[in-house]
Amino acid sequence: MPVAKPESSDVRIIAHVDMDCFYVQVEQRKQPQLRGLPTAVVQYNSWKGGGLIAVGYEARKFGVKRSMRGDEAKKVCPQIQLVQVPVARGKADLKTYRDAGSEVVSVLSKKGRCERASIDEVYLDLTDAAEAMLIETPPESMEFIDVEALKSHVLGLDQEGQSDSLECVRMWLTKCDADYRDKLLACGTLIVAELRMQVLRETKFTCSAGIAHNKMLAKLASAMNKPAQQTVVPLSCVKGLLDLLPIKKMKQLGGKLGSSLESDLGVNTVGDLLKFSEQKLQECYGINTGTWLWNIARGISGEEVECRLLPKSHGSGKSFPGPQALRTISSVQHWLTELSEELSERLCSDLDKNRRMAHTLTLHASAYRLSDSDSHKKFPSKSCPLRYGAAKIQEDALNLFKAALRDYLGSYRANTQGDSNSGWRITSLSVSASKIMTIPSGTCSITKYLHVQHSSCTSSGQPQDNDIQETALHPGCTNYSMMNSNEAHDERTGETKIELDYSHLGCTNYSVDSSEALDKFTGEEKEGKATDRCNLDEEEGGRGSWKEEVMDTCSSSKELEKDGVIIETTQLPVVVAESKFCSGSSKSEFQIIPIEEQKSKNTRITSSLCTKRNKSKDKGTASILRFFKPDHSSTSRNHEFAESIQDNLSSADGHSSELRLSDHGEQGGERWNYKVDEIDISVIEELPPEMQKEIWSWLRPHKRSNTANRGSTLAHYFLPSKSS
DNA sequence: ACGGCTCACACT
DNA sequence: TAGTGTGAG
Repeated sequence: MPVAKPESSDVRIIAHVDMDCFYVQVEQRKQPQLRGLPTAVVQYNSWKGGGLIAVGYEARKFGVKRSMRGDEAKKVCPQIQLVQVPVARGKADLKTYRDAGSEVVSVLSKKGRCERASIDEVYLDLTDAAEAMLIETPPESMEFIDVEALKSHVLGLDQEGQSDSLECVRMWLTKCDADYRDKLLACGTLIVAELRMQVLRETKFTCSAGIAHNKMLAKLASAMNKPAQQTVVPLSCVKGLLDLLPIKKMKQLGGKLGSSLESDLGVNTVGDLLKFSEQKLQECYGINTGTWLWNIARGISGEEVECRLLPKSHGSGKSFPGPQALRTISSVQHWLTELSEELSERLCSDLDKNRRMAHTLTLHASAYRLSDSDSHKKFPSKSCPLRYGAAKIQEDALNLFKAALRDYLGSYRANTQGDSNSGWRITSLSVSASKIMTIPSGTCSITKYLHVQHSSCTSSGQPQDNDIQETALHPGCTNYSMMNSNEAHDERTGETKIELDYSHLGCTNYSVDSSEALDKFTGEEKEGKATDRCNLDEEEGGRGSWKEEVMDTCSSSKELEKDGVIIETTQLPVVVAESKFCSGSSKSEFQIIPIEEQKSKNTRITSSLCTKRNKSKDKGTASILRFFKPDHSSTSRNHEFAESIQDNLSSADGHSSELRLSDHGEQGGERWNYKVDEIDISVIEELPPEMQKEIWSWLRPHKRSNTANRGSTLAHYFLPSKSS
């Protein structure tokens, strides 16, 4: 008889799945003749045989280790098969491994919440699945249990070395009077065994897994029996496991913190930590870390398995050791071009496949100086808004580099010309893209309200106008047009497809189903893929912080709140574009013009806007205003809010003639609303950096809550605005 | 002349 | 915030 679920049970079933020597498996799948042979993956073969980054289990028997050079590996294992990491653009290219990792994730994410922890590891929260199994088909009632589950290692079970180990495990899995938590764990064990077999069937990769009640223990367990095995941690043996575990084996304690525990507190095992009070640990390592240490000593880890299948950032980097160190701007430029191209390719792929865009570009480098005075000075990293397109990324990255170099050299004269320099050397370069957000549903975005007319920079010289007429997808959105978009109505299905053309970014197109978008708009939730739900979840909760940011930005924030209600719509400054998204020579000329007639009172000028405005006049400057229609549903509160924003936008200078463009049509003082969380970022992305910055200052990327158990230092993001 | 190349996250 | 540092694999 099934045991009733205890009330308010907070038992979770967590699995950590770890691919076995993943890169090697990927290469062995590609070249099956390598299977069974001692194999390792190396990158950059030229110097000492290249560096090993993955070693197969057959090779490990010979003492081959990661971090060996290829030549060393050959010494201890002459028959070793060394496979080189693919090289693209002069650098190691990990794409094949990333893609293989995604294959695995797509299998594992079908059951329960899934967090991609690295290229070859995931966490799964199988609580729901385990509970369901316990109710519907409890293990104790099973007549057949797969051998893969029976091969599990159950800590605390005296099975190792036993001839009837499988029977021991069967007994444990099917025990009728077991603790409820052990029963759930048994279900998790069966589920994970099945998942691992599924991974093997569908990807040909083996993996190992740990099944426990939290992430920390699951992670520990997955490493205990490799390869291609799984380990279970019943609650009853947690103490025994941790007591003698070397402190540095714990995740997060493998570095300086672990060393400090050893040397400063004499802690050698996790069990040793039990001797210290929480207060003592906090005194030594801070509130958060102290509490965290106190908890992990007891096997407590509240970390949630996040629903995240995709990485939060992309980066492309390369090191230039020793004599390879870069010594000229032009060589730096060359490598930044290579790195930017790879990054751009990955960003476009992310956009195509996942409808996500990154918003921050960061440049990292390391350097040293020949004139050693303070050569240990760190080369600063720099970031800026990210513009899509390899050429733009490269250009921005180079500018970031130059700025960083100036900082780095300080008063030192920075000779940036030619092949000479002031004695600096660059030993590594990397560009990375972060703040990646899912694009809000394609049809409900700022682009509906904008029409960006762009003339082609191709030989034809003909202006391209992808204007789209009147689709009236939802009330309040009577005029629909989208930048570089095409819409096709399928007469047979009645569906309307919106094609987003990102070709000017070097990306392939993708389309969105407008009916889906409409459903989202009207609040009807459809069953979507797990990833979609995740992304939607991520959008949630951002609203509060957005408000906060706007309030910080607005000078007259008082107007934001009335009757205790925060207004959630605002008004968009009109973006006027002169000409094209041509990736080549000239830059797009954009300007922002307040929608409403300029107000001269209470103006806070944004300089970049004013100066920009002077440049683009005359022919070709197409106001998008004529494509706007007023939103008659706007409330007076919206107007007030809008005014508060307008005040920040409006300039006091006398360019009223341009501003009158906003009077195009007969709207007069009409205003337009849009929902902040429906803005299509891609429009903003195309603006010049300073303008993007301006806009982002109103439309902050959503900040997410961090549920990690170390204490919520991020909590302040969710507190009321400091100004209030 | 090195472990290279990625990632995530806490802290300030 | 942007930037630094740590830790992981």
